[in-house]
Amino acid sequence: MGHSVGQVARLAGVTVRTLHHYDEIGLLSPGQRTASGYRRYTDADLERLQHVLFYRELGFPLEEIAVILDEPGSDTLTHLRRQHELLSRRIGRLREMTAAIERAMEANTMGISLTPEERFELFGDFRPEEHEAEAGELWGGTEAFEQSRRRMAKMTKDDWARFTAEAARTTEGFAKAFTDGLPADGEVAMGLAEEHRAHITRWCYDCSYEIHRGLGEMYVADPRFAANYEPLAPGLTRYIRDAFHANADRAGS
Amino acid sequence: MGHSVGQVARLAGVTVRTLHHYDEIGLLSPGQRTASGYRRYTDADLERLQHVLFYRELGFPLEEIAVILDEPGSDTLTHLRRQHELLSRRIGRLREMTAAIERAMEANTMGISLTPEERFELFGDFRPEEHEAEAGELWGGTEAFEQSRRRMAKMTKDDWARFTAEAARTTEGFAKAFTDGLPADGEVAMGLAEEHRAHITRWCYDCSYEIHRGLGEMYVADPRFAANYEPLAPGLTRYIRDAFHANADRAGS
DNA sequence: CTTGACCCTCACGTAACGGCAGGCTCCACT
DNA sequence: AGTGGAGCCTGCCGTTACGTGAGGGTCAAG
Repeated sequence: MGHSVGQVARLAGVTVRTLHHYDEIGLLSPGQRTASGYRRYTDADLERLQHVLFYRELGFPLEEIAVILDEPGSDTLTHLRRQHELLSRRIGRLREMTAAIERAMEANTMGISLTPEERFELFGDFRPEEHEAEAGELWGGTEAFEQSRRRMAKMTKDDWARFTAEAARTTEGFAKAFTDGLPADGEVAMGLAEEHRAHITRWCYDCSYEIHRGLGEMYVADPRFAANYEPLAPGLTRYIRDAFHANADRAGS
Repeated sequence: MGHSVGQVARLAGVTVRTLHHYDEIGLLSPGQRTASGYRRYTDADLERLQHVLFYRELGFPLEEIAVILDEPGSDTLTHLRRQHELLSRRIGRLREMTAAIERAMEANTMGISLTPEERFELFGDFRPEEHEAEAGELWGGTEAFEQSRRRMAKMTKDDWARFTAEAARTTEGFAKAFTDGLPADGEVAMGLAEEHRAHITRWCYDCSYEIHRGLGEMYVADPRFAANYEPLAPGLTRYIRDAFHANADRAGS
């Protein structure tokens, strides 16, 4: 019982040498050794290794990892929570970088050259910032986002009018279905959801079922959206969201 | 003309030694030297440095960076695009790690211990894209979300009318500021942003600056929102988002 | 004409391993 | 019982991307 270096290395996707190194510096010493001196890693060792690799991935120096893993009164859950926190912060950082890249691209295509300060805005300060779950950020900077921006930039006033008119019709359809007591996962509601998805795809960007789910969540999360629906019928917003989900489920996505 | 090592170092948030190093290995040699041997970095040097730091951040070894930056026929835009792509991939990876952490937390609180294989699933192989699976779930179940739902459920038709009227006034304010050519990070725009944030907080839920940023991104990301603003003035949506960000920056958040 | 901030070039130190040498151990097969 | 190959051990030197002075010029301000 217990795992050999080679097994652990394969499992964790690191080299044997790395495990030797962690043993040398006392970061992760196997719980046991065989009579002939072979390393034997216990399950507890594996858990520790998991945490080590996580913190390492996030750029912590090994010495510091040793400290935080050995600090008394810290259990598994503490670390998982901290790692979760660190991850979202890091994602935030990368998203800022994405935004910076987009600005740079824009400046580039417009032939403007950035000032030195603008150029490095994103690198200099890594703010010790509180993060908060950001809603629409999920797909900010994705392909769909770009597509949408490009297409919308080209739309005329007339286009907008037709676009909103079409949207209004779908909304009214939802309102009617809802007040009529039709289920959100029924034929009618799902049909309207699909219509809406097509609407977005036609006018804005390629709206996958997954993205469509996201939109549904956004509609209930943000009151500005709800303001379009709730006055028609209280609860309509959530009804629409549920319809989007049902429709996505039906499509097997 | 040209910048000294110290200036460049401060700008880019690296040490002088790092710049010396990049010079030594030929990754980034300053365009000129003064008579006394001082390094002088040109604007082109700065742009190169920008790319160097980006690729470095993403884990590329310096030697490789030198190769891809020197490869013939690659201009700025090529690199920006590639960086953008790399960033989104990296974000995807981190999101998978987040999901893994969440699974681990669940297992932990339920007293289940993971098998060795499960433990390292996320590290070893980076899977062919199958993420985004839980798109909307990010907001679902958060505090703000629940709060919003509870409050909105209690709103009467009159409440909605007042709510939308208030929102409309803010929107018109933005439209005017925008067409007047006022900057998004100016007093007026930021004031309107703050007004909007207060509006949300009063009617819906406790809207932190971070959440407010998120809303701004949502406005540009979703055409249904844009439909409210773009017809008033093309580009207004992004203007509003920028104002939200500026306002959040001002609040030090 | 001095002083403090800034710059230069060696040159050695460090972190986190990679890689190899030289030698034991294990077990499956003949 | 013997043997071959996979796996393990402990050194030990190499590498990357800098950190950290040492020892000494440079430059604008007072």
